[in-house]
Amino acid sequence: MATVNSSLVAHLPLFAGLGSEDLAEVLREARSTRYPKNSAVFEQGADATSFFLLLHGHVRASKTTPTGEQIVVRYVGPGEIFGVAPAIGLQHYPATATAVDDSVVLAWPSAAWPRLVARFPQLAANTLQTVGNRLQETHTRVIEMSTQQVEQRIAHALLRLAKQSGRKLEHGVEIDFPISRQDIAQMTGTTLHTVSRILSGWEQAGLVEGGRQRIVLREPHKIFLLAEQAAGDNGSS
Amino acid sequence: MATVNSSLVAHLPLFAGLGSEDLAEVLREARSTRYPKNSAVFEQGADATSFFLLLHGHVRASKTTPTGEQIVVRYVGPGEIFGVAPAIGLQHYPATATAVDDSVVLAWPSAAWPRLVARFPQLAANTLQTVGNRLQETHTRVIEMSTQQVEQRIAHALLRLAKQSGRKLEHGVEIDFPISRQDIAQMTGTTLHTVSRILSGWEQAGLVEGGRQRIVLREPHKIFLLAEQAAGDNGSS
DNA sequence: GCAGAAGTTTGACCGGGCACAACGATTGCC
DNA sequence: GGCAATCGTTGTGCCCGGTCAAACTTCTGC
Repeated sequence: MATVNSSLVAHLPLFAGLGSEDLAEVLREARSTRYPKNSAVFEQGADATSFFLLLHGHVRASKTTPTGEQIVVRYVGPGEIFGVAPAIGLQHYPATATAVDDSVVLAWPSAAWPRLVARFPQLAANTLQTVGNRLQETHTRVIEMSTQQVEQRIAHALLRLAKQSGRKLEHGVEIDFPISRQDIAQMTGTTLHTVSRILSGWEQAGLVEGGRQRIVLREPHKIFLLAEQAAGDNGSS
Repeated sequence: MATVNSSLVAHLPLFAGLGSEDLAEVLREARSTRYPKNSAVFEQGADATSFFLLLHGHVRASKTTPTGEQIVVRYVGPGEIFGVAPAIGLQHYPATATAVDDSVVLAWPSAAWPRLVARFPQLAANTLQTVGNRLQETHTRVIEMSTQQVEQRIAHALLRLAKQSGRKLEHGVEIDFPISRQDIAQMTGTTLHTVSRILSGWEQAGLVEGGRQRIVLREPHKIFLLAEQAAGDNGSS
């Protein structure tokens, strides 16, 4: 573990409103750890011993139901907090966090949370904003699942991933971490099979370019139009 | 508007950890208002001028999509906060709040939030817990919509409503505010027609007892079994 | 008490997407 | 470099649940 360079994280929303002295004090309680690709940061149901800030890489948060189905809750990008169970009063992590790329995280012990909040109330307010935003996003997802066709949900999911973690290429935008059709199915509430079919269709139409655990959006704008199309509307008016 | 009796709200999660002096100071900034049945507390998209605590009655939070579909985000019961947009940094309410029964709410002006949080950091921590719990609930809802059949989703929704706002009768539990099939459809991501069909089936089996905007769960345990059944499992093993 | 509105029920139809299944492609391991 | 495991593609049949349509029931206001 090394001391984290304050300047790298000072601009993050989590630390908004904190002075550099304060920030240093907060960082002093954290340890950074490296998680290799495909390793678990924590498992669903385990004691919530820490909360985290992702410095580098990508982490997938997923939940498994009692009957064995899995769904992807979200992909966490650099600069985002995750595993905030301690802050919202949970004893156990409600989901599993897996590094999908080699990743580096900062971890604070759970016991530090009450102390930090007492000393720097801004931390609670900032975390509240983040959690509130995620609640909004999740509501959006519920709405999509209630009212949209599978094709539109996949379009939305890809656009969100591209926006959050897209890498610009000469001929499109690439999702810059490994993601399988199965993962997309678990994000959009459908099956691997349907995702595969739809992406194949899009590939033939030149909208995307696929590959194993790899997706490039060649025509983001056309995908956006697909996403906004009302169900049953074929767009040719 | 009258001064609120502190003892009535002192036990609420929102005020956990506050002394009675503190509580009085917080309450001094709020005004209570009565909203008759079917009136709107605020509309989706409107300026977020206040945040609220429900003292009495029931409020439905719903969202309308650009294409006109509506979904019910949640039902708010007495003692719960709602319309917390100001606390999570939103300028506008992301949903519409409608009193489904004659209701009484406490409202704080948005501008009071930063001041209150600075003075009583516990408020932010408490709100964070509430919002975090709602995020968990919403994730659960996403999982249900991804993995369960309509019948099971309706069963879960009714059980949740009964738990949150059930009134015990001699022969079952009644949801103690007016709720239509349409509302249930909008909570579970299905159509009014399907809800009606399923409830009719349950009524014939003696599981529930219906009526206009009224539902009594006569056999909560059997409904629970339905809810937990895996898709395709007919329960007769 | 009556008219209109709002909410509910039921039937017929049918299409999207899931289950099942088999094959093809890529990767990592030894 | 060969092999096994994983990941992805594609085809077929079927059923859940959505759409369309229409009648019925319960409430509300005059």
